[in-house]
Amino acid sequence: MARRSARTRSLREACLAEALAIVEEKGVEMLSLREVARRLGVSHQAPYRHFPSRDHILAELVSAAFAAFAAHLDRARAGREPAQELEALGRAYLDYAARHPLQYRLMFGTPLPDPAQHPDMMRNARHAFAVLQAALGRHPPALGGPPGYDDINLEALFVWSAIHGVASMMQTDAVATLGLSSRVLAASPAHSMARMRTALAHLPIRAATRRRSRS
Amino acid sequence: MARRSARTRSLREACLAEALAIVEEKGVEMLSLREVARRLGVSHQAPYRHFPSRDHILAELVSAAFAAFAAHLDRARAGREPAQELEALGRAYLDYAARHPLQYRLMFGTPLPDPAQHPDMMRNARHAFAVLQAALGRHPPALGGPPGYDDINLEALFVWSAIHGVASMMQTDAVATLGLSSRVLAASPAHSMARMRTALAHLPIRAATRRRSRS
DNA sequence: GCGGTTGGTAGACAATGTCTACTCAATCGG
DNA sequence: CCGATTGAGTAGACATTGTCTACCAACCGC
Repeated sequence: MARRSARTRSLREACLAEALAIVEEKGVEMLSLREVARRLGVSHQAPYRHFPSRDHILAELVSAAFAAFAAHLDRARAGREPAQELEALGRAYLDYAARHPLQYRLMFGTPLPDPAQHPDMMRNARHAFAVLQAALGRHPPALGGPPGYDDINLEALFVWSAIHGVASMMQTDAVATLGLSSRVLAASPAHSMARMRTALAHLPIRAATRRRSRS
Repeated sequence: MARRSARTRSLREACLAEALAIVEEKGVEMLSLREVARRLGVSHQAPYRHFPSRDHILAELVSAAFAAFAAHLDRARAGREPAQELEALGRAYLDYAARHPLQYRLMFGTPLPDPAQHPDMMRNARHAFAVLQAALGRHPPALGGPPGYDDINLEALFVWSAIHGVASMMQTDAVATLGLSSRVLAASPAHSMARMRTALAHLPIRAATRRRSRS
């Protein structure tokens, strides 16, 4: 009954590939182990030989997605001069989100399997963040003195949040129904990036490293 | 068999209330019409008398969530002077998202029922956006000349995206696993808002209204 | 050769959304 | 006042899903 061709390489790989395909074409919530098995021409229980539960296969998909995402960012950044690094990262981020919307939603939009039970799932999320941290550390106006860890992290969170906001907003049903002109919608990402640029260009105070910032 | 008390007011209302309760305590994906029925002590088909499908009840929840959200923003804004309006809006936004995370995810995080088939669902989303648009229109540095619709919309999208990014990021599993100090995490929203403030304080060019901005 | 492991199958179970058939009461036209 | 209609709720069924358990058939080291 089982389609042999699919098992040339271990069924495990095939399951992951097929699951990813389903996620990319129909979204996470449509991912079903039975559908995976059906597509591979194996029994509905075959995938359970390789994954203890749906969450486990999901965790691997998330992990792979973060890996691909981080690699994409890394590629975009590599070789640039510090001045253009952040710009390139931002563009690459939005580009990735726009090109793989469902994969992006998989990483940032859905309740993920408990990270505590799937320790490797987030490894490459950390890597992606590290890329951003490093780029910010090299960003000319950002710092002068010591590494100032907290400052960089605050800045990194701001940049990441803002970019994520744009990427996420553009996929939301909400914006689509606001009746905005397509001109505005198309210009919005670039505009937001411009705003972030000016925000970073005018770094006013280094709040976090000052013990008592205002009192 | 049916618990009469629940039907004092029409079962319809009761279903919506119970469904909202489920969403708020377990998340959208855990919402099941059968569970609603069970909690209300009615047969599993009773809700279908009032809602043609799960999507229809979901659409009403989304609508109600947007209404509450918009009202919250409106309340926060009311009576402020233009200079503090945006600030108050931002704070209120983040406050709402932090206090009703699952409801926030309901509005912005999940694949919603097709808006085309549930026309009223997004009405209050538009209202919330309108509040922001209006506040930006009154924001001192933002404009000088004519209404400049596109400019305001671009700015509104930027502000909304950035704030949404912060709200959404703070709920993501991703940030939790970055190993950031709780000090940074706690300071992040305020920091991001500060950055947005400087971004808006230094409005450089009005890109959208210039016919050909760069070529 | 033989016992265990490895990878796969088949059947069952409960939960869910949804369809259809039914019951029962209220209401309303005549 | 009576019978038909309709509104509201019940009950049973079906397909789909995740997951459990039992089974089977190679294969591999001893």
